[in-house]
Amino acid sequence: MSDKLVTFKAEFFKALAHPIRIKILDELRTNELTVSEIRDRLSLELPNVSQQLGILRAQRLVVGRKQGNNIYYSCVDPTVFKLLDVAKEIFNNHLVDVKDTLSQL
Amino acid sequence: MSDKLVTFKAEFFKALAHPIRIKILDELRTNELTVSEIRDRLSLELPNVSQQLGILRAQRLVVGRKQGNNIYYSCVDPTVFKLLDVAKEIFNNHLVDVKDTLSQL
DNA sequence: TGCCTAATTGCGCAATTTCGCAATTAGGTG
DNA sequence: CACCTAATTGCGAAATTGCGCAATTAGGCA
Repeated sequence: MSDKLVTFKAEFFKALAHPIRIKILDELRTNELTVSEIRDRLSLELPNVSQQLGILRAQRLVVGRKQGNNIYYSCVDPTVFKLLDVAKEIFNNHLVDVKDTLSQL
Repeated sequence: MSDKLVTFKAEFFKALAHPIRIKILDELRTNELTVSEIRDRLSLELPNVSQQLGILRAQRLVVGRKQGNNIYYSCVDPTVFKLLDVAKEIFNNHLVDVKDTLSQL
């Protein structure tokens, strides 16, 4: 595998590797939202949201659309949600494992 | 989304967010390998490989099977490769974007 | 022009990650 | 037992990340 691709994957997963950023992406599953709206929904400081969005933007996970005084953020490529859903799948598999283990005691 | 799930996803992606760990997983796509074999293939220090495997193990991305003097590592859940492949897909989409942009100059 | 709101950027410090080296552990073999 | 090999663990320094706060930018409106 090429070094460029490996680096990209690492940077890409790094962008996903933060609770706030995962929550932001989840908020953007259905709606496009302004930075302030995201702040309100997640109860965060505005600069924090902006910084996290900057990281997501750098990996092209989100894009901003300027309208009037606001910037509406949305998720460009819904493929990202596939990743989040697969992660959930794996999480559930772990839960099943634990359950099985417990039931064998 | 539950906090437990969000945390899990973040920790999970964090485990993937490193070039060495991505390379290790890629080596384990087809074979199970000992720590030393991975070290040789990737030209790394043994403790480094062991530490990275520890992180992958903590997220249940790999498991070790002891046999004689060696520990054979393998990938438990092939679902992980789905994630790596989707990331590659996204990488390729970006390349296409760049190509399109260039061709419009 | 000035003022207000939305968003970004810069700064600083705490917390975390990375990774090489040395020390240690665990099994196998003579 | 001693010795060797495979692997893990501990430590420490450099680098990176996280995030609050202050300062700044950009647009809209009177």
